[in-house]
Amino acid sequence: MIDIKRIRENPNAVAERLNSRQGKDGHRIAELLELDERRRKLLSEVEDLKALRNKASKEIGSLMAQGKRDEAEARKAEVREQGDRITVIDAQVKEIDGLRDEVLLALPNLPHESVPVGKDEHDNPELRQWGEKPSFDFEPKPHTDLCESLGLIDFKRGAKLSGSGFLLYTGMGARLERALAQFLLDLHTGEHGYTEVSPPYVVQRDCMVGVGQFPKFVDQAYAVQEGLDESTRGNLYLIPTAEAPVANIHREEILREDELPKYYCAFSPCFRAEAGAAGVGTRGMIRVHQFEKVELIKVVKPEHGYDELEKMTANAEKVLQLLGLHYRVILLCTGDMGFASAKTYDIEVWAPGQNSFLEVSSCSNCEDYQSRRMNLRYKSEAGTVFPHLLNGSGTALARLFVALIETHQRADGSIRVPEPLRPYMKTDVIAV
RNA sequence: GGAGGGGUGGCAGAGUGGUCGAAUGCGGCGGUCUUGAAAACCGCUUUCCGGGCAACUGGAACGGGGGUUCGAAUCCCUCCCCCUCCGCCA
Repeated sequence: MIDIKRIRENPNAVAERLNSRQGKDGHRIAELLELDERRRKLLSEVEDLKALRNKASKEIGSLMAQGKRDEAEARKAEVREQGDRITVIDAQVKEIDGLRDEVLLALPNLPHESVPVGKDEHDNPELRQWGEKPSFDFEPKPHTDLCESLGLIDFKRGAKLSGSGFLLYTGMGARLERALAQFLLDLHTGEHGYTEVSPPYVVQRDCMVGVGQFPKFVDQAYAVQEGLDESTRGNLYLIPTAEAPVANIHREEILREDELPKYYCAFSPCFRAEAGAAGVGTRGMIRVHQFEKVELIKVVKPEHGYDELEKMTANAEKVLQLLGLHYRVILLCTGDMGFASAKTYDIEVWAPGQNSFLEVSSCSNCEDYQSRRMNLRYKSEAGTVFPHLLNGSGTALARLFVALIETHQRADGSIRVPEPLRPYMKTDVIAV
């Protein structure tokens, strides 16, 4: 969340920055300032009363010790009235705290100054491309055809089992998915210095709030419940990304400065309800309710946040380079950024069968927005500091799968397995 | 799921209604001593929120929440987590 002190000090600048985002939440700043002022006024009043009460209580204590019962009783009656007022004001402060936090948690992060102001995805500048669109001397097939003919995915039965948007990988398809996961984990742990973690696939509400998924995007999550006991529903949620558990690993902790930076890398399935997205580009495996992903997470000092973002993006790009896939890197404008992010690069891979680019990675620096939400800090000479939290896909597997088979398909309908994947696939070709 | 035990500062571990934010030990930081180091000795060593330019000052926090009381780490209720034993199970 945004630091309330920052809002206090620069309300207009914050409001303006908020208004550059799609939510246009700038108008809520005035509301926040008003709550903040009321809160502080009540606080100083109630704290003065508490100071008096603390003093009186000590006096009563010593009167009792001296055996002056009557005096003590008289004093008690006096203080009791004050106590009632304290109870009332405490309740008011608590209520205002609740209102304030509600607003604060509903506000997205402020875009970094290097992020261009824009309305939507059409305003995202393209930063670079790598490689070239592959050329074919035949009509490249879409992945749906390839999956069907090579028996990689059984779309029909996937839908039979779990409904539309769920995939049943079969044979070499299942192996390719597993090979990709292992290749990515080995790359990031072996070459890029990340520590592998294998997190729970369900998390508590607090974790979802911590990364900024909740409260705003509850409708995008799958809530689980124990059997038919509805009272347990919403205690746990299926993770929409490994970011939810992994970024929260150190929530509520104070780390030592020399523990930073921390690099984590996690493979996990991701579950997304995709409410409201039905029918929009849902064919095949491009938008599904469950997909696998290798996620990268960094906890770093604020002064390194943006260097680390560049490095993380390069780590994700490396994946596509090694697999020989053409891609481009895009900088998201203010109007297209994710809720918690201050700056985001999207990496889009070319999918010849779709004749379009597919987003396979989104690398973001959330600055201290998430660390504040989860109360993650580290101790430095200067005091306790909220670190920057970064997350990036390294990468999503379903779409990588699509780009891979569409790019490396051959005229005879087979797929060439790129060199780095061969040890995992134990073959250099996927054929009928 | 059943029975019992327990959650206190970085760690260990006292404290069962009144200067307890918390004894003591370990660890850590600074100092004395020493050519240097060790040992010994002395001091310091949590976090959050207000007020103040600041020195400083007020409040809050002993797993979470609620209650009793002038006053709660201490008493009561409730939830969570951990440990031991039994049952069940991958």
